[in-house]
Amino acid sequence: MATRQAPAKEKLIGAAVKVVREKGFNATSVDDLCREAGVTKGAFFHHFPTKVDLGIAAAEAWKLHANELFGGAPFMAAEDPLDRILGYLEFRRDMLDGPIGEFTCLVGTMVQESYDTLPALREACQDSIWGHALTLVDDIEAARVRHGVTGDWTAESLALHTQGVLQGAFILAKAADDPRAARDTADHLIRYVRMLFNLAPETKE
Amino acid sequence: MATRQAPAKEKLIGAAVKVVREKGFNATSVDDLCREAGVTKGAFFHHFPTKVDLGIAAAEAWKLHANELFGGAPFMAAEDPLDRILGYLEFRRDMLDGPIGEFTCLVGTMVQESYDTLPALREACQDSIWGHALTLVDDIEAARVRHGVTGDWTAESLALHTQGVLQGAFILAKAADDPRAARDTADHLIRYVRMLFNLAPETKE
DNA sequence: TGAAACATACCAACTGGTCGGTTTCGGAGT
DNA sequence: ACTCCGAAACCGACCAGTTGGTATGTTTCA
Repeated sequence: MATRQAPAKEKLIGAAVKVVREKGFNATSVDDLCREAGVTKGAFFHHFPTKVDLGIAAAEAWKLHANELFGGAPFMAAEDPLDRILGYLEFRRDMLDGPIGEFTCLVGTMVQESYDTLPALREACQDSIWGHALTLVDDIEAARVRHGVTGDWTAESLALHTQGVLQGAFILAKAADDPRAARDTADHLIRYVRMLFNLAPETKE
Repeated sequence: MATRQAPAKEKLIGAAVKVVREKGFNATSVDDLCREAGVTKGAFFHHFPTKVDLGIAAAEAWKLHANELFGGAPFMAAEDPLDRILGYLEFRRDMLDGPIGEFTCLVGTMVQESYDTLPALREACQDSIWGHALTLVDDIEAARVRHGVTGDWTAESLALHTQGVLQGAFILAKAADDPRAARDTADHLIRYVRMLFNLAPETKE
């Protein structure tokens, strides 16, 4: 059933994810991408009509990758939806470590450069961010019911807020060339969600 | 004392602030900047050795601009430091309106593209973000004392958190090509700060 | 009058993208 | 099993436009 995917296409998408996260979309040339993927320019333009089209494909791959990574993580096995949400946020906080280019967000980077000039890429980035954020909505709703929490906010806005805070954390990490401020910001986010659900502050080990 | 500044230099900095916010640093060419500023290339390279140096100058100008704008805003006259903080955050939330290129952050945009490739620009962006964030620290400390609030967080981390959330809000606005999600995120931030200081949720009019 | 401010023509390197070609490969016919 | 075929995959030389930056001026002004 699954038609055997040509390797060059996948290698180019992988190269885009890696290099664009480091250098940004505009600063990454087609030659850079071909070199990183070990592929020629002919192969590039056989699979993608333009460089932007590779960016769009990378944004789609990024969404699939994220939903797979987090959807299959251990914390998702928790019975209480609130534990799944907090597990997700703690997982994301703990990821903020090591080389900056390895934990930051491809589509957050790309959308900064493209929102006004490359509408198709902007839309792909929105789809990627929203597509991941919305996977949290059901658990937030369920947690609200289970814990009897109301408040003047929607589950969707809280889901997007978590993504926004993480995007902001990436910027702080990039600016400082150090992930500490990013982790502090994630801690504030976790503290906020706990307070929304009337939980005591996270205990430190 | 103030040596009469040559207009070309200022015009170029102004042009950089405007165009880079729209198109990003890398996608903005020297010719773009000269055209926008109404200045020739000769003038450009007379005042700035390289394009990156203009970016750095723009980052510095941006910090001054921000601290002037917010430091002189009406909410700063409030007597209670907590009111000044909340006034600041509400002001920033209310700014999230109109064309996206007019409320987003220059240095947040630039640092995404430069953190790994242009260390001098990255540092200027950090200085700009941190330099603004730190103007909030004294009020946060004072509010903590005044309202008897402790908790497992530092004033500096909360100040940086506010900037991080705003940076994330800009990304959401750019991705959606719409500021609504950004305002929702700012509302969550305000709700968080109010909860930290044991205030009731913001009343809507 | 001398230095700083500004202008214009120019350049080598690089940009995204094209184009004519060769190689690879799954299946159809025998 | 073997050949053959057409399409898809892949190659690399090439191109016109743009890039950041330079060289050589002329103008402005204290």
